[in-house]
Amino acid sequence: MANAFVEELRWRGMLHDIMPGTEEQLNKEMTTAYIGFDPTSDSLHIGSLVQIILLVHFQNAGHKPIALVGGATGMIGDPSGKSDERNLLDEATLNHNVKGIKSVFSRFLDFNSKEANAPVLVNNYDWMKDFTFIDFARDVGKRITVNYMMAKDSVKKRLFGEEGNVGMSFTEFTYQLIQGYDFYHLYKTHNCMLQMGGSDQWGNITTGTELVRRMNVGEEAKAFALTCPLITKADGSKFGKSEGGNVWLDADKTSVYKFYQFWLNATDEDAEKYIKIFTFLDKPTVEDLIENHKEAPHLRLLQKRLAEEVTTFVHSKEEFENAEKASNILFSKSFKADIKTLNESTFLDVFEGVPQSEISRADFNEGLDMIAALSAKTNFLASNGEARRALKENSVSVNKEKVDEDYQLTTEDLINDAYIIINKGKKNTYIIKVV
RNA sequence: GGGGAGAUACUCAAGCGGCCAACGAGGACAGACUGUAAAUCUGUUGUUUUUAACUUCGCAGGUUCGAAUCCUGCUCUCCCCA
Repeated sequence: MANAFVEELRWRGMLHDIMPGTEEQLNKEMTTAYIGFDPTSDSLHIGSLVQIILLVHFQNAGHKPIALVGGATGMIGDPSGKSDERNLLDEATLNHNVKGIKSVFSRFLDFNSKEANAPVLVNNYDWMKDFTFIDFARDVGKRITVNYMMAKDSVKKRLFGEEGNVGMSFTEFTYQLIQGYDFYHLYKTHNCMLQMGGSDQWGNITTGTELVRRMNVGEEAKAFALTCPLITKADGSKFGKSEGGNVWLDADKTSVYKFYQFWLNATDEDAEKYIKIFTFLDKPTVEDLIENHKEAPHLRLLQKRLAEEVTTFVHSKEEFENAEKASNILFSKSFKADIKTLNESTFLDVFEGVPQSEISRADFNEGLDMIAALSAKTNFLASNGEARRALKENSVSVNKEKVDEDYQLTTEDLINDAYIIINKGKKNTYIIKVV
């Protein structure tokens, strides 16, 4: 089974670069590999989902994955892919973030497993915190030349980039050495021979393999590298954004409904790519789906399956079902009839992820105009001006019926005698609850 | 240490005394078309009690009837020379 890993990545389009000898090593024996995650926030968004899935594939192929949280590297700032110097986070924030990220991981990897290839979770702060600068300079800095470090794209871009010389602090320059040392440390303590990551990490990873080799003078040290492509969208815009915000793996930050909608809205071209990367469906199933989708694109089978698989993987079967049900109702042509089939508790379950706001019955009975309903009383939109604009643009509906600025909400509009569904455009839904 | 350039709305980027809530581009949002797709076309994109007023162009003062535009000080960034 072990040999399946690289082959699996290959057909899924998840293989960008691989160091010679890596595949042979993986075929030979159970191997340990790690991926690092930056604690720049207290949760992870779907950009990191690729790396998580990479670890899961790795484990499924019989190998041992290590998830590394960068408590130390997070204090430095990775220059890769950044055109500006990063702002440093303070220690309290970092600790908080590390905790949040750890809890996300444990949803996907079972760190308590007793299997031989059970996943491991480490924090590089644990071994970096007592490393003095002098020791680091002697033991690590001596092994790698500045010339070598300067040759990395991430560094070159900052020093001689097209946008002029933006400059780079010594701190960020050091980053690749610290990450390289992580690799060496895991090699020593966990016999970890492979580092994986996004293709923007290739430079950092190879500094690591180089360092592992040079730190082990006189013995044959084996260190390998493997990267997957950065996820892009067909139109070139940035992957993983929705309504201006990131799509998070945490229901508190991105509701399951929105998460589900994000995948459902993928373009045909993107959906074909994503279903290979973000789901664990096997090759025949995926090919079948793509085939069927091409025959009847309007049914959106591909997007539906993609959204189902990813939502179930990241959240749960139940939460997926609720999100799907909410979507079906909100986008249904027979909205009025469908909505009535729900009793109150189902209603609340199904629409849990939809932004809601409460309003007192007294206020409601006095009459509620649309400006108040959209902004003044509910804050769905940022300002009254925005509400007025939306109404002028003919983009607001109450219970799926378009309304204009003069519309007044009455008890006629209440669903289950308590709820009103307001839409701005097709895809932004809000629920007002009258209490 | 010396010399130079610069800081404008989400981003890039004009404007250099009144016609500036600020050209333009991108992004974002919406409308039409559709398949909750793409492409295309159109509109919107500081706040408010919207034919008007108010707050905004790094920060703080000043000149002027009037400043994003002029002056002074401060903070920050980049470049070049030592």
